[in-house]
Amino acid sequence: MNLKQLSELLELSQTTISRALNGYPEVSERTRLKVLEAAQRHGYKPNSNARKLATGRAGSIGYVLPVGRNVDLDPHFVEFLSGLGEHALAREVDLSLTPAPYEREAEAYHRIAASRSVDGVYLSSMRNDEQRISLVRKLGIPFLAHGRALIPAEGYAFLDIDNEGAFHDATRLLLHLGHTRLAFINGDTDFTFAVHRLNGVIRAMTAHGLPIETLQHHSAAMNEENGYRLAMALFRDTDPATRPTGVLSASMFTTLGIVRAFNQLRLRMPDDVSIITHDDVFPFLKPESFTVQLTTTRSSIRAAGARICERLVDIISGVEAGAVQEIWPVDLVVRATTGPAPAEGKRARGRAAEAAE
Amino acid sequence: MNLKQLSELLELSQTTISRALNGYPEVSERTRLKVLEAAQRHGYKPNSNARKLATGRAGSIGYVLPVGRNVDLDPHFVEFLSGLGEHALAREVDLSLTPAPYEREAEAYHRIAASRSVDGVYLSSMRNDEQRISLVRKLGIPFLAHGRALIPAEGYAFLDIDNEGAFHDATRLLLHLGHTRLAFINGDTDFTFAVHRLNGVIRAMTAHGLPIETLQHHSAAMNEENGYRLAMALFRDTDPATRPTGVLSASMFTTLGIVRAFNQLRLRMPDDVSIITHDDVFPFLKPESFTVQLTTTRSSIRAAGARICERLVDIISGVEAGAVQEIWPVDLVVRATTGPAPAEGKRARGRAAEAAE
DNA sequence: GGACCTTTTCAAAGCGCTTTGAACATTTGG
DNA sequence: CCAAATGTTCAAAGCGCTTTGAAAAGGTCC
Repeated sequence: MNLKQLSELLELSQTTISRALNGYPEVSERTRLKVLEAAQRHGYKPNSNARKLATGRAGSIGYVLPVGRNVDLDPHFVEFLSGLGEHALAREVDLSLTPAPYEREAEAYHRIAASRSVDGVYLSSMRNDEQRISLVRKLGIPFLAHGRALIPAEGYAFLDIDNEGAFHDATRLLLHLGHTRLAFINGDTDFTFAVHRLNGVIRAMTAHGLPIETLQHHSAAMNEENGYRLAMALFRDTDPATRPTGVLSASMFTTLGIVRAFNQLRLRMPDDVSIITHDDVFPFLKPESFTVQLTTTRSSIRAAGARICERLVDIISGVEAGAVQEIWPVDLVVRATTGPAPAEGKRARGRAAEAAE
Repeated sequence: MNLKQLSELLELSQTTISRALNGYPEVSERTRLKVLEAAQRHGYKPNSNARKLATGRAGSIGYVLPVGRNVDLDPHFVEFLSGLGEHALAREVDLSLTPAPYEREAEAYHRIAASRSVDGVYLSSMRNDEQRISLVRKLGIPFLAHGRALIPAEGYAFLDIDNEGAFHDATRLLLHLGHTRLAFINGDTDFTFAVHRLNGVIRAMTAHGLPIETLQHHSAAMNEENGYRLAMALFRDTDPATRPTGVLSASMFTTLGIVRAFNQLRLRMPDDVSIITHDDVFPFLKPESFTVQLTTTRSSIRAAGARICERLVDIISGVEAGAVQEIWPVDLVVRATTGPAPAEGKRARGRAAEAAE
């Protein structure tokens, strides 16, 4: 059933039917009702491709999905997607994923732009050497960034969380608790969020008069394996009098590995070591789901997804103008993995001896 | 730059250019090269909506994304998506996600069918009371199911793993190791995969002459929390002489929780309890990433995603005909969490006393 | 009742592509 | 050298919708 058939059936012009269906005012209520009822009854739905061609609007938002050997979509993405999807539903837009390997990303954006398959895109996982912003701008694709480039002055719209503030506050808490030897198991510092977090740590240490050279900083993809590996490296062979007593961790998955290392080394939280983890609020892995409940910096990545969708739709429709830069504060939620730094005396040595066996 | 402009530029008809670009034979090599070069140089890409309208093909595959309060996309989905994306790239198709709450799922498929926005869909998370197969068939949307309904005789194409065989084999291993009190922390038995798995467990027990009433079976969404909760319920207050010694777990996330419970209860793997987990091969959470490396039934959900995409594209293009039903075998990978059932004597009691303190 | 608005409907022209059927150009075979 | 066969290009007709500009219908007022 297409428009023409319906129009013949109703003995009305295609124009009138189109207008009735799309809520234009220049059609009488009586005919509108008649049309609506007939469309419903015959299950008429406009062909989306024809409509897209005629209007130039695609009714969907796009994302270039990184794929390939070295790229793993991680669970962060699925949570983000959930939020996005929820809002997309409300706004009746679809989400179109264009897979592309990292090296051919630019090509994917070119294709998107030329083919008009989506109305706008969102960018995420912003990198230090971010190319995409100027690219999509050049291509004239409306966009919204999740996260931001290192130099935020460039004047584009984004949504980000206050990574710098979050890790500043977390670090300050550790410092106030008397920790003076800190380790930071960070995400990949090719991404700006990791750089911002490091900046936050450094700012807090500097403000506290602690030389930043004392920070043990490691950068790697946020997963269990790396958490375990780096925690083992940091704690296995290290003199208990000099090893870190406070750890900052970039994600729940990283912490999963760190905790495994701690268990293996018989280090106890928070007696031997305190840890603060960033929590993106996964429904499938919660900070309460650890034997010692995790102290976290918390920000729902799902909520960010919903908001991104909302704003991107607004940007596309022109409701949101200019380069709105939205930065969400991050909660610091104190649970059980943070405590006073262990005393340097007998106790620490005792534990160390135990761990060595 | 559109086709008309390009044709004027080259002083060729739109027909010729279209054919040159789409690789039709009735165009001379010389003109084809000329056209290709000019298209490249001016960055011409056909408008995808116009092409879709003209051909009736959408160049994308669809998925109805479940959203809403009670629905969480879980990490399984993101891995599946990675695989799908990889193959989608190779075949140059996009992936279109239509969000819909569970109650309005049917409506979403109707919209997809009427609007012709995708060429085919895949269905996943098949339920016992599966409605979608007959629906999409009625609507005439080409489809491929990931998983299968309870009665597989209905004659539709699917890809599934041998859940029944996997859990049969896992159970048989436990039985051969002397375990006689088994627990199965299953996924939600509203889904068929969980039913198939339960069938596998039952078949193995029956074959071994163990009454199935002795199986402690629990069904819940596969996450850390439920794993922990159910393991605590199973093991906390139970007489060590009667509590389970062998556990089957539906996912890595479930096992994360089970292991937490075991740690808390001071139960040791495999001395006090053996456990076999289904592993979907997540790059971010591996069976080796447990203090005691997990024995697993293994099947890559990512590979399934890639294969689904491949076959769906074939189905759409007519290369794959008929109702091909593909079932993948599942590996049983023995690592360190499986061992002989503990003897009923002194040792088990000793441990129990310890756990009780 | 006719002039003048306002409301409602319509025919037709796109949107940018693919594809059909015909025309023109070039080879080939006898 | 001409007819047939083959190779190459083209004009025009869709695909199914939206939207413009004009026409028809219905009200209002003096």
